[in-house]
Amino acid sequence: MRGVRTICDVLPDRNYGLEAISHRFTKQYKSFQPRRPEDLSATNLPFSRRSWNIKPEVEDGKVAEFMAPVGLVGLTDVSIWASSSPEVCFLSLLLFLILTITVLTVCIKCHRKQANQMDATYGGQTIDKKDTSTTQNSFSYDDNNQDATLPSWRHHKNMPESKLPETHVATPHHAATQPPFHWQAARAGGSNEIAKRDLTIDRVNCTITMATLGPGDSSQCTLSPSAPQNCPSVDIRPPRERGQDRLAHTLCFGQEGPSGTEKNTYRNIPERNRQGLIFAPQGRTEAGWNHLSAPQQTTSPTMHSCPSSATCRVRSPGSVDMDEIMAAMVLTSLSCTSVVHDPPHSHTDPVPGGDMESGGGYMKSGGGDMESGGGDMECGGGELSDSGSSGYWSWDHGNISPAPSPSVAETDSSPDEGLLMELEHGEELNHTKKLKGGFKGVYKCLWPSCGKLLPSSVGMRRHIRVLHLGTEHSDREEDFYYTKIFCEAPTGPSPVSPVPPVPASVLGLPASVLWASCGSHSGPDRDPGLQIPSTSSGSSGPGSAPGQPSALSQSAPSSFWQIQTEHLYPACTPVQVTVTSRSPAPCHWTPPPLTVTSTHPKPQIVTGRCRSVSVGEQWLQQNSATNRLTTMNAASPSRTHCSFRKTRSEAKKCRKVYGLDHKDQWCTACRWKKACQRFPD
DNA sequence: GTTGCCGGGCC
DNA sequence: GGCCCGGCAAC
Ligand SMILES: [Zn+2]
Repeated sequence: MRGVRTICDVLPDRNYGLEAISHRFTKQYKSFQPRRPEDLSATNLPFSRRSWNIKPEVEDGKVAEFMAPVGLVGLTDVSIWASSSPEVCFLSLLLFLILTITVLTVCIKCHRKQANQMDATYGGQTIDKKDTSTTQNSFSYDDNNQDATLPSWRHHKNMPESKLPETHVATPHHAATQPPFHWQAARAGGSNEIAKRDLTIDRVNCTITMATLGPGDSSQCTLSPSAPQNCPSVDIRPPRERGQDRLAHTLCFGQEGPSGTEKNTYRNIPERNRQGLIFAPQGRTEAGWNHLSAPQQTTSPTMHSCPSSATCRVRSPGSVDMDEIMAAMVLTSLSCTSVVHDPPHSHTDPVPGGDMESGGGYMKSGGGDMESGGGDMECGGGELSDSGSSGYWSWDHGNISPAPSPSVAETDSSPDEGLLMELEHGEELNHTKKLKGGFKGVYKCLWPSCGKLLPSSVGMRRHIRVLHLGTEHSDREEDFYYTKIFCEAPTGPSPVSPVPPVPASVLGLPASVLWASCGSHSGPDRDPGLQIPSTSSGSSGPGSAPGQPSALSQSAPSSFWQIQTEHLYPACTPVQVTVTSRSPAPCHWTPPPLTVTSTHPKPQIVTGRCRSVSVGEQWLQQNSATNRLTTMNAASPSRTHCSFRKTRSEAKKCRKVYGLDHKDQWCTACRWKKACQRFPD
């Protein structure tokens, strides 16, 4: 009241009377002392989403409280203006506005400063400064109201994530859950309220906003007892008022029940949008949002540290739009991710609903759907074996792969499955066409010592991510670790095929088995893909029984494989693997650690395996590799000869180096007339 | 013819 | 497995 006289002296009309002003001030100021515990009780809180008409009263109180230090409290009582002449009213109003703006400017500066501090502290956690600037009045109002609304971030903080509060809408349903508030009702003055509402429309709006948002919202203006000193505006209140915030917090907890039970679904956004009160809670209580945000913040850190800045949470429409845009972007991103990873049917699902946990679970489950439906063809079926005796093929090379991916019987897969999942790339679309037109494509993992084959890029990506990259996030890195392999299945005399297909009778294999690999046979239980020998999978290597030739031995007759290195692992070079028919018995393919057989006249063997000590083993290894190459390049359909003689190396061998006279100095291989081990190619 | 080495056989 | 050799193809 110290400033009342001074201010009133400025007034042109002294009819106000200091007494009246003082009286009103005293009255209002006292009435706006909800600092007593009973005033802050759950039922006495000023904000009721149930009845907005009390907001101006509260606002009135707040303004009075706010203006009390400068003695303009009396001006805030519209009843004065009602009883005065219009000029007085106008001037009073003008003066009031000026003063209010002045004070608010100071306060805004304070808030901005605070916001900057918050940004610096929390890495730019959104304190929408635009809000503070666009609605200054509301700002002051909010600033003062944070005492009364003292809400609830603690309450939310303690809430389980699944019950994180959501933006509240002042719906009758929600209001019905709120206890009646008597505090404002006792002070409500009808016309006064109306005039006040008109006078401070922004504040009213803000009041509505806040009331709409309700204490259940984590973005509600909060007063953190931990750092009340951060905002000077708090100090405007009488010192005795301070320190009760904690009590207020405690008292506010009890009424927040409904907020926690409200579903946090993205579908609610439109509803809030109609209210024009949407805002993005700092804590991203939206299901999807919170799922996306790296740290799950149930409570915004800014709200912890600055109570006044928390009032800035009430977003202006612009910021609301931004939030909406952000939400849309986030969801779009999610949707795009789903396009890549989810089966098509997941696209038809609406935006994930439910609480945050369920939202996250949805996404994860979506991945699982992708996994199962996407045709991750890795089948626990163990080692592949063609040999004509077993028609069971597996995409899994039997490598480690403790992959938890659900095994799907490859017989259940149809080309369409892969088709649907590969809509991502147009080339894959073409691939699909090719697939129907006689092309079979599989995706080969280029990760060292893997070589897994999957019929779909999606499954392959996931395979690489999970098993190799060790991450669930698709950062496209996995694209570099797999390649697509086309298998052109000759439906007739193919010019590409180096040799005409061998009749099934020759190999003693059922035609279906023979042709299974390239899909020219379109049996219902036929595997759409073809097993390419793993470049390093040792499981299907030397240990294979003669009657159970390893990977390549299952090669279909005259199938031409082209490995497209669209995503080429650095260790690999574009290769063409020509698989021709061969006699099943004599040739056993031993998968090398890293062997790429090209059509180049000089096949290059890149081996990462250390040579064994034994010379014989050396030769055996080499021999096996050679046999492998021979097998892979076997050209003769007749079983008389399946060898492949590569071009002679330019390097001198032991024979030439030491001469026949020093045959004892030759390497064992040379002495045995085998490939030289001492001077390998 | 020489060289490299695959395939096969023998022990 | 060790050893040897016939035979083929590249040179
Ligand atoms: Zn040698």
